[in-house]
Amino acid sequence: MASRADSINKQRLEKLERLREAGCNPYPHRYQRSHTTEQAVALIEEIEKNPAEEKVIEVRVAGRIMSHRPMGKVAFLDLRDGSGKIQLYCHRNVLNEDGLELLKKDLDIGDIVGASGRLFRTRTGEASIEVKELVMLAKSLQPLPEKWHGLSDIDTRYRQRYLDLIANNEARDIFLKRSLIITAIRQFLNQRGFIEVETPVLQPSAGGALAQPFITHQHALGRDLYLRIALELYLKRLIVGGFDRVYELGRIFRNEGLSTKHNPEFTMLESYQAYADYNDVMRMLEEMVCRVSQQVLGTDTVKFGENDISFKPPWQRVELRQSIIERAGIDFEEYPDADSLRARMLAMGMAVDPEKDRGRLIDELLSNFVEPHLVQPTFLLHHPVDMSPLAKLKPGDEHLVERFEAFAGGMEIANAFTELNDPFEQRKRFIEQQKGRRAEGEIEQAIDEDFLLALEYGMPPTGGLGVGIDRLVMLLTGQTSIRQVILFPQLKEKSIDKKGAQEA
RNA sequence: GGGCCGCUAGCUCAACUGGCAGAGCAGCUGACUCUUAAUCAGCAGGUUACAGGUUCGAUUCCUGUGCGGCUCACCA
Repeated sequence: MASRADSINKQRLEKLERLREAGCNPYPHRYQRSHTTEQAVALIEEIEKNPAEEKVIEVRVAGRIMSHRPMGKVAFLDLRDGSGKIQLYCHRNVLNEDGLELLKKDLDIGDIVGASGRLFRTRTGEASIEVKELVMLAKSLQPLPEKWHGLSDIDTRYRQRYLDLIANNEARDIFLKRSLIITAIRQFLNQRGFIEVETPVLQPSAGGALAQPFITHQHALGRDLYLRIALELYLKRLIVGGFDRVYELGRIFRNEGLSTKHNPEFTMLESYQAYADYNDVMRMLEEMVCRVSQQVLGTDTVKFGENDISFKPPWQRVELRQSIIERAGIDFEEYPDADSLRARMLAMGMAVDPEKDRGRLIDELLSNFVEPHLVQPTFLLHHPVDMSPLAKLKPGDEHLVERFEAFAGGMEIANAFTELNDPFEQRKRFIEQQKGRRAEGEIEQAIDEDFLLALEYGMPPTGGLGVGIDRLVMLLTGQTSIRQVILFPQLKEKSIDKKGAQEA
């Protein structure tokens, strides 16, 4: 407790006290504004277009003081709200007494204030308000980051994201775009007759993907539950239920490593479309990403690192097998089991985990040799069935499935397949998968019998899709770390906090 | 979890080979009637992440810890 108050600048506390003593509430309940700063600036432009009309227009705006330039009898303040900013021109002869008092003694950069007065433009052309009344709406007790360089300490930017948003316009822009991207995706899918649904986050068994889940406990029923690692199995139940086109945009949780491309919780889009297959889904995805990019950025070409990436369809389509042959020099068809493939990889000098099954070995080849080269949007097609327990076999091929993964900027951004809807085949695949997990010493997941029961009622032929939204946002905003597109990325607890907790 | 790098005032950064810890912004006092990174004069602000060690002397060298970044491992 004491440490918290100690961190507040003494002078700011004095100002707070002085305001209270003068009968001014430093945290009043409300302030009625007439315009946002953006609207106010637009209004000035309008007045200028119609010089014949009324010239004196008064507005009430509110926001955070971002800079303060006192000049004798005059002072200039920059006021920012969520829409933009406007300059406040405070003249001793115009501003009322309370406002003058506040401006002179107790106003700090960072304070939230309300201001009212006449709109005008200064000699230098800056859109401004000649302030008559200036009131404190929320006293700021902590100094803002440096006005010119902003906040660059990455740790602080993540831990105190609000400061990042105040100080760095680029950060603000990323999250505005993130919001627009998600809105655009919803629009795209809604227009195509998809309905948005919500399925359980807490699940009795974490299915639909192969990843370590987070475990939690439900006291009321005395059972362990898992945070979902995918949306898949519940969405397919809805296809069984007769919703022919469904999607969910939701948070999923994977208890795995962190990296610039992985956060333990991240946002996934999954969609399922009855009477469609992976080819239909492929066309939909490339069109969706291109459309979203155009809608949000006004272009279908983005700069990512050193490269310009074009989302214009059609994206390149490459056989997964062929891509690994080209990049790694290995044809996995020649190695029908994990042991022989592992031996081949060891012979190449790769450090190979002896626990990995064939599917995971192939995935390792893919991510090490192929993925980094997939800068332009590319579909890799037809994965081995070993690594695709929920996908339908490719007709005429016992080993491959109708599946694609989409890559761009050297990252996997989507995964899709023609969904397996044969309940017997699905049960067989689950059992295989369980064996693999047991061999790798992972948390064993019960087979989702309820899902298999649903399939037994009959699921129509269906094309399913999963898109990593955070990675898509990375691509569209040119960010190379996933933490830069997640508002509050997961971080370790600061040792200072631990100390503080112990003292308290 | 491994490797490499970083941590100095509220913020952005300096400090040579180990020798008095410094600047800009923010803050405070004052000047200034159209500034916009306002300007000018002055003041204050530090457990150099933390704990040890070497040394006459450590921000600097060594060891450990914490946190972060990058990277490898892990990750359908």
